[in-house]
Amino acid sequence: MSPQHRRRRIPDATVARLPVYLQLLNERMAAGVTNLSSEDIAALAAVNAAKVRKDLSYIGTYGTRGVGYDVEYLVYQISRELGLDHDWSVVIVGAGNLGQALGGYGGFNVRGYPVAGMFDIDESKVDTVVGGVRVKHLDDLPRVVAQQQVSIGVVATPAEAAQDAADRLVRAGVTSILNFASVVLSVPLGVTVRTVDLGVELQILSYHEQRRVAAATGLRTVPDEARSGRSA
Amino acid sequence: MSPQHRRRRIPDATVARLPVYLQLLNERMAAGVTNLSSEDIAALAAVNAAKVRKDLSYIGTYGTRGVGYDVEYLVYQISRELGLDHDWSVVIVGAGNLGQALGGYGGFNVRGYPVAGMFDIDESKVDTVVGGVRVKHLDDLPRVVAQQQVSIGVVATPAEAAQDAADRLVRAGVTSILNFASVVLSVPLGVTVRTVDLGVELQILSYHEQRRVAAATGLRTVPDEARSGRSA
DNA sequence: ACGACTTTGTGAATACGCGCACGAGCGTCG
DNA sequence: CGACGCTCGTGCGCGTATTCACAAAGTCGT
Repeated sequence: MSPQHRRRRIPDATVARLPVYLQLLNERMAAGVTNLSSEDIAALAAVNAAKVRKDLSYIGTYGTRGVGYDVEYLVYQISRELGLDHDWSVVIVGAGNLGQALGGYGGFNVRGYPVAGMFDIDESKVDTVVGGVRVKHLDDLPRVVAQQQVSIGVVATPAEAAQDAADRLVRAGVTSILNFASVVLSVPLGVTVRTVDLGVELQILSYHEQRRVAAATGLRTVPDEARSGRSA
Repeated sequence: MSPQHRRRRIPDATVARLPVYLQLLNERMAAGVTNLSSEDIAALAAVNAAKVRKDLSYIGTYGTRGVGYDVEYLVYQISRELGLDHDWSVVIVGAGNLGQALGGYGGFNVRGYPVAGMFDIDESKVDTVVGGVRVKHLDDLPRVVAQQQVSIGVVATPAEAAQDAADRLVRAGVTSILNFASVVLSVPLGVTVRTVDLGVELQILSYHEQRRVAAATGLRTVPDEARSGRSA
């Protein structure tokens, strides 16, 4: 394989960008492109070219000076680094609105994350079929996780039920959780949680909007810290 | 004229955490709690207490030494800072799987982001009703955005249509975009974009899983612990 | 009224991430 | 086959974010 490039720790910021590069490299590859420079990639990803090179350097030296990066090889290497050389089964807890949307989305299978099971605690939802998967009772979670070697769980429950869902996932042996509920999950060390919260995203956006409005209306005085109250 | 300094600039990292604090403060307030120390908040948000204090200090000095923070007052101040003292209408572009889930979610209205309209370019979707909102044709977007003073748009289209959707939103006057498509949107300066990509999240998780496997397999690896949270 | 105790707010130290600038290697062309 | 041009890989300085540590400022009991 490669010249014993010792596996150093890849910075979080880089790990977060690699999937973006991968996405766009796949897209260009599908379009027939075989080679891209860091400048090209940078433009497509809307980041700095030096950052692209540094990011890629963390996973090894796969570029050719004077030429650029071989798209196919790069896709292969990034995929390997992200652990995409095989599928990762996921379980979805919560078959409500969001759970159904996720299950029906289909994107899971395509991207290499087959849905090994959907679970809900509500008997009326059990045995309904969502996106080709039959919803099982939450009590069946441990069995499925163990049998199908699931290591990633998705929490798609209401906020009140999310911590319990997470606890069950962890007890069942799941070590990565993608949380869509508006709560901070408490998990033991060694378990990775990523939370995606619609409310948080919207509030970050409205913060910026609010600033724009403030900037447009209140430019009269010097930027001192006199706290002018914005009336509603 | 130098850019925005209406007030002291709040660091991005802090802005991303304020909604989390707000969420949990609201939750505690509902439970009847009237006062919380930075330690308490830190525990609930799974962050460092000093960070909580510093974050809160950016929006002003609202704590009482020896006591802590008055929950209600803090909720009020954070809300104000995030621009939540009034509603922000949003439009959703794309009435497919995801768009329907978002529209039907109902969380928008509750949280102060009423859906001013849902749009799709597919005639067969137009005039269907999702979550109480009738889907309109994408060509009606400019009218609705102008009339209802919408400044936030949600892109819930397939990846191929996302850039066009974003372009239309920007042309219509939207200045903040929440993008659920797996593409890097190109927008003019002054427009804020936040992308939420299921695939990216899953790949970040599988990276960590892959590392755990590598570590367990006996490869020499630095034992660094998992983290949580997001950013962009 | 005062001293013991609690908790904030913030300077200082540290860690982290970003981007420039440039040397190093590769391909090409004369 | 040597010089030249292109693009990678990375050392370095800078700004941002995180954490520590402590004085300031408040409460509470006596």
